[in-house]
Amino acid sequence: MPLSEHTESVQDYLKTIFDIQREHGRVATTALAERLGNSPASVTGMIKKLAALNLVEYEPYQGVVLTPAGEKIALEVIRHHRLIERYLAEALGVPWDQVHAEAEKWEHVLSEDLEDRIDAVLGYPTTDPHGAPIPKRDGTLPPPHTTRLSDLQTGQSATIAEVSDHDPAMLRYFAELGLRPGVDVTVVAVAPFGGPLTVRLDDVEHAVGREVAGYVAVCDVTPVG
Amino acid sequence: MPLSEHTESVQDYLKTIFDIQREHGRVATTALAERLGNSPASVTGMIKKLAALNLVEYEPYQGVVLTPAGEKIALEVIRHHRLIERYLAEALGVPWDQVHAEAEKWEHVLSEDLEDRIDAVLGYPTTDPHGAPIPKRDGTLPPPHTTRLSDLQTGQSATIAEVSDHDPAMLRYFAELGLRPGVDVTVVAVAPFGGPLTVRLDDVEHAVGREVAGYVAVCDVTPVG
DNA sequence: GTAATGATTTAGGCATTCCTAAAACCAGTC
DNA sequence: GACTGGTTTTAGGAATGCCTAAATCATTAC
Ligand SMILES: [Mn+2]
Ligand SMILES: [Mn+2]
Ligand SMILES: [Mn+2]
Ligand SMILES: [Mn+2]
Repeated sequence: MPLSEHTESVQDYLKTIFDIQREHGRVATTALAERLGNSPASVTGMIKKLAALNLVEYEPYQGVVLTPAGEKIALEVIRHHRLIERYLAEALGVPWDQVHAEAEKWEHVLSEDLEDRIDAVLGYPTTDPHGAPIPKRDGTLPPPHTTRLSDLQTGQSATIAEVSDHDPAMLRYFAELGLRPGVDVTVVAVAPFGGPLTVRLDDVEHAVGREVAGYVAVCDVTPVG
Repeated sequence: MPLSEHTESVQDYLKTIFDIQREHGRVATTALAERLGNSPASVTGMIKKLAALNLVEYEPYQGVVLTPAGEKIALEVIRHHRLIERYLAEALGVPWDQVHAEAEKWEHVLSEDLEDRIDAVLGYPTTDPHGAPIPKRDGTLPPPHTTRLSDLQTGQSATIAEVSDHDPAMLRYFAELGLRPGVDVTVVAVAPFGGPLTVRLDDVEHAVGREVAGYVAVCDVTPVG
């Protein structure tokens, strides 16, 4: 059964459940409600529907987990979303803080045929403009990055792997700093008491808050000096 | 008020009313129902809603006409639709018998910003792949072509202006014949009793049914020999 | 162990958009 | 001027997806 057999709402629920499940395992009603901007009561209603469709396993009061069928659809929606983001940025020059909103709508109406054409035109990309991996056609997805910029210690270097794409203002801030996937970063100093990090990007130093640094995933980290 | 203030349904109703109104003036409930694939009863219900929104003028039992506000929205939706068709064909190589279905869905979720980017990338095109004019940003739209291929007499030549885009199978047939907007056509013979026309396209002669020829609009017609 | 607290579900509604069946209307015919 | 066939509207209902308020559950604090 193709994506289009399910409503936009169902698609967004499954996608969001997948996201939360990656980070926190079993997905609680409230967490899902918060992420979707719906009331917990509404989420309970939809969850029951998803369970009836065998897209999630639901234990009342215990949250949900995706079934294989549900995960397959979630990955298809995420593939649409990230391919579209990449296409908008690359082919149409849409700024990276705007691609998310556009993809959020387009992802639900993209045909499989057009998905393939976009994939081919882009040369089969593996990540979206924010560094998030694009699921392959068969539903394969590499494991998420575990290290965040805020985890690094003074003197460590790393490569920016992925930045959170949900807050356009934060993305504009990252762009100003030159903080993009693929760019090398060095931690020059870490202020105590949860204070800011001083990082070097492109030979320029910037102070960034600890919380913001938690929204940046890194890879290829050098050992502690 | 931007497009997005109205539901997909409302957008499709207005677009369809505009189309029918161009051909037949005042739009009857049944005509609208048929075009949309809804029951007449449903159409009556929606019509009342559109009237309450001041998007159509509604006279019970007498059908509807778009108000200026309704026409403005219709033209915006049609602009989206045709720009998208053109973009899909030109930038992504989607065959011309498939662009309509894809555009039908995408048209409702296209932002004004992306609309502008697509317009610019294409070099501000004036027609879609089927020859239909693309409304300008300000809502300007040239008058429809009045002469159809089936109106021509033996010996007359003309240029293909526009073909109907609602039947993918017919579009594939046109493509086979080389019958595309911009191509010159000459009527070699017209069979009597509503029979077929023999036309020359690209120096090749084809017999086409009278009805099918009615789905082809032409311009630059030569005087009768 | 009980009591408070926060999370979750249930109950009852609302808006949207569609449907079928039945009633009402309109126009052209006799 | 009544009949009649087709058109249109009204009546009543279903599915989807959301809401608030109230009840219930589970857990943590004492
Ligand atoms: Mn979405
Ligand atoms: Mn992204
Ligand atoms: Mn549409
Ligand atoms: Mn077209």
